[in-house]
Amino acid sequence: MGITKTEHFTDKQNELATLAKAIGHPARIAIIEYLIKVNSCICGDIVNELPLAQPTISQHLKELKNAGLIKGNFEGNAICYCLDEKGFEKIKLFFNHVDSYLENKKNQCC
Amino acid sequence: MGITKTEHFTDKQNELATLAKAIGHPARIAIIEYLIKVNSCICGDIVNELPLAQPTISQHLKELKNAGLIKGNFEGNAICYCLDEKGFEKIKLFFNHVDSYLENKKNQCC
DNA sequence: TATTTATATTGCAATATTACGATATGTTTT
DNA sequence: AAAACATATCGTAATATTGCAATATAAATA
Repeated sequence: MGITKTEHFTDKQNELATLAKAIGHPARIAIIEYLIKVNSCICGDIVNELPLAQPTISQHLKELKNAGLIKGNFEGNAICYCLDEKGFEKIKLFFNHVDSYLENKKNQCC
Repeated sequence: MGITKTEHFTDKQNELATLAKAIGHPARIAIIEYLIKVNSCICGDIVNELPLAQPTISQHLKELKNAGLIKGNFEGNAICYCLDEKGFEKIKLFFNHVDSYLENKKNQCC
């Protein structure tokens, strides 16, 4: 149905899914990588960098911001975007959990 | 258009997006967490654990498997599933990259 | 205040995802 | 071989996502 049964899962599971989903698009990966490279920039810079129209970039930025992966400050008439540690910190905890499991239990099954 | 312009992005960006997208659903987060808890199990166990129908679980397992996040071995007439380090290793590299950036550059902008 | 510059929003078309009933496939057991 | 068990696939309905043209909004500057 295209609709996810979020009510059947925990808040944490839903939050993690939202974060991962926000990262799950190549344009948004490219935006994150670009922000790491230039530290911070305005929306127009990303529009020039990526082969997507301005409204599309704006939409991707909105999703990254809603997920807590980037933040933006008004700077004159433009908005300066950069990474937001908060979102990445939350995902990091999940992957730390997975990694510590994988390091201890090596090829138990499969 | 619902269609992602993968051709405009690098293979690495597309692969990372595929991995993150596979994790980006609460049911698949729940499956990963359950596999960490029980180490390995068959599909039917997950069907009993989660409030989703068997075909839906089967579909989610397929996506996790295609992304390289889980693997399955035939064991009798059932299939034993467990986490696959390969997929997680690839995502880990990306997050390590992000984290080392975030640790060095604290609140440069925003 | 009119113009320019920068970004967001709206509306829409095309495609993707989610979910499940019904059914198919394959393996084990009787 | 038939029945039981385990999982995958098919078909379909409902909803979500992606992308962009057109347009709106908002700030800076002339």
